[in-house]
Amino acid sequence: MGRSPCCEKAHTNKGAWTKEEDQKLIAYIKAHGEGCWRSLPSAAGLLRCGKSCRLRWINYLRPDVKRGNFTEEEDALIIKLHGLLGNKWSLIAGRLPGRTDNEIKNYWNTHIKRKLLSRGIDPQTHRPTTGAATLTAPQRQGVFIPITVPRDTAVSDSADDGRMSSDASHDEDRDRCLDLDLSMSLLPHRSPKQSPPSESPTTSTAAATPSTSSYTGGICLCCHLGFQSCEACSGQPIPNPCVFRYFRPSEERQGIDSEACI
DNA sequence: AATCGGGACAACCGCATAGTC
DNA sequence: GGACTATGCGGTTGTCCCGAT
Repeated sequence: MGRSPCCEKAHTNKGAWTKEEDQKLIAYIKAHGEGCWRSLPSAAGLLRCGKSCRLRWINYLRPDVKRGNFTEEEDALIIKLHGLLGNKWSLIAGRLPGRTDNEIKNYWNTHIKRKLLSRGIDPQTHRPTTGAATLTAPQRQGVFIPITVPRDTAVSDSADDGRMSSDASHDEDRDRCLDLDLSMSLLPHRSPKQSPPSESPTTSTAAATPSTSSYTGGICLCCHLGFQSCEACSGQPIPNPCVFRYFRPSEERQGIDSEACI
């Protein structure tokens, strides 16, 4: 099991990053780009492990990281995506340009959890804690999102990795979703030809460009959620409106050409 | 003014997985 | 095919800040 050797190195700093360390990291990545985190610390003159550098860059130093409060739209999107994906923070972050998984995770744990609880919604199951009869108007309008996953196409494949599928509570989640009628697929949303030049690591990550071979149409999840300028479909309605498409950005990076239904 | 408690957030840790040899 | 390495992800912890007492 791959415990990074770099993390076992003695003489590595821990704790908060100093301005000097930040500057070194920024300067190095500006000059050499991202990648090879293992060798980066020594090359950049940092007494940190590669993991630590990567985290610092991704969560804090990257120029396209959006700082500041979450908007109501972001709030709603996070809640909806969490209802669909569970604690898949990186996937959720992929739909919120400029936001990092760590940031969203923290925001969820500190703000949204409480917000949902105060509305009588269980943040893990997205179900009313005291039964459906107590559903409030906001819940009916979208905070509480029922999801249907057909048994044969359920979350399992891509969106649900081994860890999740081995989780008993998740099986329960899946079961509770079966009375709903929302099928979503992890599909390419833009053919490679249409893919815009990537202006930044984050945006290029968010705009996945996997193969389109199996793409048959549907509605982009972002559009369904109310985003007008979705990269996935450029706001264009997609034929076959009974299907909602969710595009997982990480597929591009990993070269996965799969279509998975959520 | 001091201190206590809770919230917010940055960072770390352990594990999973993909890639390489 | 197996061992090893690098990277990514999610959970957890540590620390700082701010408001209440």
